[in-house]
Amino acid sequence: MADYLPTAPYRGTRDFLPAEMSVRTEVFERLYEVIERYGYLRYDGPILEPVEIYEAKSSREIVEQQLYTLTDRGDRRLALRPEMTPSVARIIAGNAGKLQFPVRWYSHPNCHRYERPQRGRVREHWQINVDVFGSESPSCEIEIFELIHDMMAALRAAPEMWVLRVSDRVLLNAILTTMLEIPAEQVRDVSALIDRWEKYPHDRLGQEAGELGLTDKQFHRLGEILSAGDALLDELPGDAREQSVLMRVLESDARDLITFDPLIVRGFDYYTSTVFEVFDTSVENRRSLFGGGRYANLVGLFCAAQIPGIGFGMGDVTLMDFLRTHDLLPAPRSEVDVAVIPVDETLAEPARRLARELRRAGLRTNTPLETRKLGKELARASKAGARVAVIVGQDEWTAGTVTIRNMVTGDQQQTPVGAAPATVATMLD
RNA sequence: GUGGGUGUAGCUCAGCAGGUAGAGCACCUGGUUGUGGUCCAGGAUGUCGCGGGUUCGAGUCCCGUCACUCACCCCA
Repeated sequence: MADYLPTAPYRGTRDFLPAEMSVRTEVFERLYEVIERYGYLRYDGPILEPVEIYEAKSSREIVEQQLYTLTDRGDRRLALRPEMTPSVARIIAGNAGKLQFPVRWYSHPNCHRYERPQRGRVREHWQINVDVFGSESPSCEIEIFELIHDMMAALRAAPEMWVLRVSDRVLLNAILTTMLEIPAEQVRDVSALIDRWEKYPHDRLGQEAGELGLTDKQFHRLGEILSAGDALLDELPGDAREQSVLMRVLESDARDLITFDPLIVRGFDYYTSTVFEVFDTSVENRRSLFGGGRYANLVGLFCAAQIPGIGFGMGDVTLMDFLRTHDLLPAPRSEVDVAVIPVDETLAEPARRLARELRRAGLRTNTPLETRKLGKELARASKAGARVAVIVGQDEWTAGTVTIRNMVTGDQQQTPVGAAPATVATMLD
């Protein structure tokens, strides 16, 4: 026997059959609609980028282990984009002269990372990216947080299903360097430890803290600080409070959109101030859904200008897990609303013409490509999701009418051919 | 990269002291030559992941391998 190639998609990638695709499309169209209501415009870019744009600022993990790389025929080192932020920074930098800042942009690229697939993790995912470039105002944070609330509402997610946890690296740095007197060169490693604070048992955290050079006293104090909640904010050094964008948000009426939480760190090196993450609150899916943050100087890789920004990425895999967990997935789309069925071959042409009339009236309509018995075609129409069947029969056609069947109730009526589109449209309302 | 679990029909799975491959769903045909979803009758479909070993005999036991999956790491 011949050795056939596998039909399964490449590990960690997915085929989207029409049923799944329609669900994905429905979910993301709801999100596009909300984002555009805030005045964000959609952009896109190439899936291939020079490796260098990731080496400078993405997380160590991504660059060292997760990048899909290739060399082109001119020996240029390229990567499949693992995330969109460096690309959009490049695009902003290259077009800064003709843009009116602040710029509000969004995109929905597929991104690739060489991962070991598991729940919530694949090698190709589609990630909505929303960014504001060119403003340091806390109004950016507030707008983004409001947008997130509206996006979740558009997905029918109730407020208790998720939580928006926010921190600020300016505050975190102050905590570590001033309150705990940790040397500047260790801030990054200790931050990474805090990132894992909720996942590791206490003794393991203590052990790793020791390995990083923290004294028992420092480790104990760190634990106190991280669990202090909002009370921590009053203890922070004054200059850190002054510099922190997040403090301005917490002093505004937007503070009830978020939960201040110093455990939020995030892995990307380019975040410089506000960082945030949305978590599922259900016990079955207690994980980060998506997140983002503020970067002071990402565009600086590409030009002399200093263009600050803030943004977030929302991946389809974790989002779909969230929606499934809370039973919020929309139903797959049917093929059609109406099937026009001729009872024999001689009526195929009239049926096709009538189908065109129905489409002209805006109705999703099909008509058989092959001749089958009426019963078979009704069964197929039913399976295709048609709620109405228009049966073109010999006697009726001669009399200038067709039979319109309600596929849900089984009721039928005779209607003049010319009135069929209006009649069907009424039934589908 | 590390550790666990699972690979049998299109799908979900059963089969197990080693003895000729099964069920439900889905699919196809007919009952109904112009009426689907219910019902009845019938039908097609498997290198039992792959390779090797033990055995008279392996889906079942052993070894290897691959794939999938979950967790760790990290992250969307």
